[in-house]
Amino acid sequence: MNTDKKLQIKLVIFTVIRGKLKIFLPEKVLPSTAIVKEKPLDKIARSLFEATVCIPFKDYYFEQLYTFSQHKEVAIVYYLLLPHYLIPQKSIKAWYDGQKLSKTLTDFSTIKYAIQRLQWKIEYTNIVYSFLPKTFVFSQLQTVYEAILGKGLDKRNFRKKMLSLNILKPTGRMKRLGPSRPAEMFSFKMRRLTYVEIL
Amino acid sequence: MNTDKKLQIKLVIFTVIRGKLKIFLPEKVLPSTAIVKEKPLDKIARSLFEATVCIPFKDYYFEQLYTFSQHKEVAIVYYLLLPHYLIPQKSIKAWYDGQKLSKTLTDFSTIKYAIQRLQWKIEYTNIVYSFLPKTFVFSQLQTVYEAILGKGLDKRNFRKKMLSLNILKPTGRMKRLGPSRPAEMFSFKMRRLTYVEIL
DNA sequence: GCAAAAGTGTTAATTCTACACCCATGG
DNA sequence: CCATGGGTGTAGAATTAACACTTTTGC
Repeated sequence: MNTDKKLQIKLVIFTVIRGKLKIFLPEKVLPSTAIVKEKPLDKIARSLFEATVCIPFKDYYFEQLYTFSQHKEVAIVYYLLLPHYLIPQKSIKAWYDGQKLSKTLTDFSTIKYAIQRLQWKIEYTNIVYSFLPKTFVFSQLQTVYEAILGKGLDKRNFRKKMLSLNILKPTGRMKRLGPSRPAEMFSFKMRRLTYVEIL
Repeated sequence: MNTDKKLQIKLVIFTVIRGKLKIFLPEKVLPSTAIVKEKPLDKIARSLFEATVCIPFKDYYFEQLYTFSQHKEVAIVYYLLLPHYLIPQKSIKAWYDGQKLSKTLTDFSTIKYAIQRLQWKIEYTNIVYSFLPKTFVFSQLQTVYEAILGKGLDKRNFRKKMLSLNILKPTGRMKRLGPSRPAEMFSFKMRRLTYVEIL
């Protein structure tokens, strides 16, 4: 007889759309799948991502959140960051506002914890690269931070802080978003997890 | 046929003995046990603690570290903090210096990560209460911090910082450790996880 | 010339760091 | 009176927070 618990993988998938942090909840629950022997957990998580979001996995940031155990089940939860422009239009209704989640959702506390971890992590790493295209302007970057933190930030202090972290590089190219002055485009020096340097 | 992976719990048990951070490695590996259905993971972890350290579990700080997966196994690792004065004398040889671990240990990288998590956590919580008796003097508290961080701290700055965090309360009682001036005894306001207040 | 977003500097408050001497006690 | 660890303050540096106006562009 099998004395093991039922093992599953769940995913909290984040994106930022029009200044709002969004979470992927098809059928109002986090995507999940059973764990199969012989396959590494992160491979299973990637397959689950591709199967539910319907796009190939690339270099989005991706890490284990926590392992929850209830009754006879164990759920190993990962969270993943996705840039909004890759989301298939037909799934757009499955993305829920992270700041307005109903407390009655099955995965409410898991999602809340994932948001908190994300809020911590953007303070001392470059992971927001996963929400942004290769090049972007400061207002786009700031919008991502504000969406995740759920509050507005001072434009001047934000720019100074970001530049001092030494994780961005200017591209020299300019971009216009609206009917206004063009903005300088930046990119991340690294598009993989980098911890902010402490002097 | 069973398609699940083999599930186990592991424990990284910390203590501080004579100014050194120590890890419990009987047989040079982390204590571990198979997971049994119907029992919550934290209960299993407590039983494993009691069975290997041979003392009852109390209010020591205890949290999940990470879930590692290799081959056909999944190990859910917890870490736990224990005050040195509860350690049975006969197990004393099983406690290894955290700053001098052999890189060839089976669980080396797991332990390294646990130390890092512990180092982070003492900066913004009161968890070191788990290493200390109910009342203690400042030099004891500082010794614990220094052991965990692996470096010396300035006595004056340390005291100022700790008092400003508002997690300690003076007891009014004094204590002598050596042939010197008595020291004031303090205790933690809370002996459970408390996050440091941000103003 | 107007609307819209980009870009920029200073000041005050706070926090952090480095650092050295006197105090209370027991023997 | 000596050895031992307890206890204390200050000044400079660095970091953070608050705050408003000018620039560039398209229309």
